[in-house]
Amino acid sequence: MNMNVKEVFAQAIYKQTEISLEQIYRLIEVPKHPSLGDLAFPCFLLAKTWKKSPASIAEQIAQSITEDCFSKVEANGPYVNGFIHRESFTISVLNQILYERENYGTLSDGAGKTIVIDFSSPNIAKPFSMGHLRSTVIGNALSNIAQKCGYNAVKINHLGDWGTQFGKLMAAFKHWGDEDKVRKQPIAELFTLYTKFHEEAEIHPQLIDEGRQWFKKLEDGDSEAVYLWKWFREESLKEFSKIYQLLNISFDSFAGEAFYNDKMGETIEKLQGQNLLEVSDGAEVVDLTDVSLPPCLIKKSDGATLYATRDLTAALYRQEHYQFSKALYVVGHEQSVHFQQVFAVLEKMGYPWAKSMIHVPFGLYLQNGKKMSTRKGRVILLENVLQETIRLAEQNIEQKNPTLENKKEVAKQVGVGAVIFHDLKNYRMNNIEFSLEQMLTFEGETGPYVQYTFARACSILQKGNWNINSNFSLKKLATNDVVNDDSWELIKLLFSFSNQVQQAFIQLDPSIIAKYTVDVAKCFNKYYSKVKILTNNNGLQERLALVYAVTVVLKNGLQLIGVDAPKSM
RNA sequence: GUCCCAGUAGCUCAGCUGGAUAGAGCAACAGCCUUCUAAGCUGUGGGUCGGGGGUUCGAAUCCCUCCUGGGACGCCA
Repeated sequence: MNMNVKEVFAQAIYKQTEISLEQIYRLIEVPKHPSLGDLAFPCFLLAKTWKKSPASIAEQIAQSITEDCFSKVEANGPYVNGFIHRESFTISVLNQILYERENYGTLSDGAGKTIVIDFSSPNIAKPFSMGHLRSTVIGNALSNIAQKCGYNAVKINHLGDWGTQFGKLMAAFKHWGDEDKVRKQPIAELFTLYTKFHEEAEIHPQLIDEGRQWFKKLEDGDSEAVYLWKWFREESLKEFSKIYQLLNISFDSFAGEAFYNDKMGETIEKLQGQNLLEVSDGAEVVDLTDVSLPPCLIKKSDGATLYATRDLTAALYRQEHYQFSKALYVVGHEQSVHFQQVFAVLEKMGYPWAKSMIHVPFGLYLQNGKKMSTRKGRVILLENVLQETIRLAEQNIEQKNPTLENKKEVAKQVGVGAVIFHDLKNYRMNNIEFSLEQMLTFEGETGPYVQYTFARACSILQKGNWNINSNFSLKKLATNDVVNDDSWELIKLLFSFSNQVQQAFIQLDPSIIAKYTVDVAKCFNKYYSKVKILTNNNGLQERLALVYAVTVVLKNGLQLIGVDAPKSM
């Protein structure tokens, strides 16, 4: 059967009316209550031209729709309600999932196109905080989603390994640093120095100048400065890679800010060549008043470069190397102006691809309603949070499933999954008030809930001797257990997976997928509580096929948002 | 002061390209394990969708305005 029943519905209505197919398509909705059918078309719009009541129009249209993928089409007040033929649709959906498995939901929208995604990008010598978690998990999820949409996704970790902060750190190290301490606990010690610097600088403002001088030395290739920089960077990377391993996130490139050092001259020359640079208070800037933005600082009055200079250079480099059709920057909302400036400068330089640069902003983690600040040492370390959630997962396993084989691995998957899911489940622009208590919740709309549902389903498949590798396909359904109201909602949900993927990509919002997995889990748990899957031999294979389809979709969905799906827990 | 984001149940949020009685989860209370993993399921209570205007047959959803909270506004990133 034609699985695009919405298309069939729209076509049927199109034959009856003068309005365009696209408009009909837009008007078609899903009724609020399942009892009202699966698809609905409101007739208000036609009332004017037809000079009839919406209700009588609905009546007329309903009668004319006789396509056999609908078991019933009826008018309900001003709406035409379509009821999809459940059995044939169910068989089609299940067979497709059984056949496509891990490829189910894959799209080809992005075939042949490259998308570069700039995310995570922690600052060297600073601890990996909860703040970085957001960029990291959102960026990773978007990469997965883009890939599912057929794009070639290039994951770039634009490390914060250059900038005045290093000057500050060097100044601090020269004043109060202890080499042995740094070797023992690199990030913790460097961070202490960094925090001390800012405290001292409030009393002795000349420290700020000192920091700037050290950074200038670094840019000029001073050997001591370069030595310190290399050392700080190396130690930091070691610790970051532990976190990325735990989160199971990898990158295609670690070309950070320092990577563009020797390439910035060219950028500045280009800007000069196009007469875009002007001097303002000793600094060189690109004026952006014509697009209502503050000027973009390219060069400081001491000649050193800035954030924007590096981002411009990186953009040029990436376009040249990857020929991206889209470039995403998964960076906090507070940097919106910066990206508007960078994109505006690229536009002024005449690059047509400037329009395919997209800043993907997100809300911040707040602490007591305020932004966390690394400068003031007010941070929560991701590592500590993960330790807590993993420990709780361990406790849960000990209590609920003490005979589980690979306890440690599962605890890790659940603990980490809880943190990732908690971060991704809400609309990304929302601020998140940090609450360890909430991260440690494993019930309700949480990662562990979805994982648990998956594990439960897997357990049934195992007990039912479901053979994943068989080429089983459904022809017809023998019992009503796979076409009752609960399973029907489940089938429709499973069917909508690729739509959800597409939406998540269009809106660049992984929360769409996270919410979707919860919906599937909820729906399955409801079915599970009502229908005994294994106890009756009649229709067993059909019910197992449905359960298997659920595991496929849950696994694919979780994979997109970067959450593991343990088979038992 | 200017600009950006948000404001929906006690709490955390969904719904927002306009449509049928505004939905979940948590917390509270009440049920459900001799039967497929109770990290589950079922039920009860709980809402002037921040306020006020406007557009429309119809507004939580679009427009205007005000209020509240968060963030950003030149040599940090």
